[in-house]
Amino acid sequence: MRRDVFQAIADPTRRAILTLLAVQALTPNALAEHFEVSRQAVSKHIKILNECELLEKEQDGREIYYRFDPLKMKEVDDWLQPFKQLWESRFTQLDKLLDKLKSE
Amino acid sequence: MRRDVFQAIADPTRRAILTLLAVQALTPNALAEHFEVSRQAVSKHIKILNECELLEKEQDGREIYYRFDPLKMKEVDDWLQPFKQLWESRFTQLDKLLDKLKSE
DNA sequence: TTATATTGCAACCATTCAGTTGCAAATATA
DNA sequence: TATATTTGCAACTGAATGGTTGCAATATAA
Repeated sequence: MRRDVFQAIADPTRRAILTLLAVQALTPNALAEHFEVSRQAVSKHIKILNECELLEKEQDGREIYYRFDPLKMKEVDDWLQPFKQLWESRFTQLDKLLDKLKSE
Repeated sequence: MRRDVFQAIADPTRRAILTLLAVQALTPNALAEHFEVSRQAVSKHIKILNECELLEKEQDGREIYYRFDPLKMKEVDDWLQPFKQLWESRFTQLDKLLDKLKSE
């Protein structure tokens, strides 16, 4: 079973969960109220995100608050860096312009 | 069938393909030589990446050169931005320090 | 103590996914 | 023309995925 950050953020529901938990810590029940799917489905997403170390737990009695932990997410950004240079580079845009002119 | 950039980069082989094609354009055959899996498996990855508009095609006789197109990849970076603030923020680190002190 | 609320785990199901093999179409070469 | 190369499509397979329901464990409230 693959369990890395890239696989974690591939699912749109999990991305929404991360967005919510980045704003504020929530319990699984509170979190599930934001979605159409069942509490258990949300709970399974939490489990996956937790195994990827994208969440922090904080137990408070029988309630458990989960919050977003940004550290692992940085791996995605690190991987993205070399590609980022390509879309930010003016040379790339120039290359595209030249390609366009060449094909006309 | 979901077909977005996040799902595209979830697979490690596809990430490797993108890295190779960001350096230079390659034909499916040439690309497949870099991997253990079959040419058809690589070809299916190419198909998916192409449908996500992460690749550009350039036909040259019976050969087809694929290269990386950075535009769509920016969507990942855009989604990442708000989270990036969290791991870059000094305030977050300060918060963590305060939490740590509070729990000791 | 008894009842209720919160959470996680297990079993099951339908669908998707990544891989394979085989084949057809199109282009290049002998 | 006949043969070889490059590519993409279709069919199939086993594993992973996202969802469900039911239940057990723990903590709070009556």
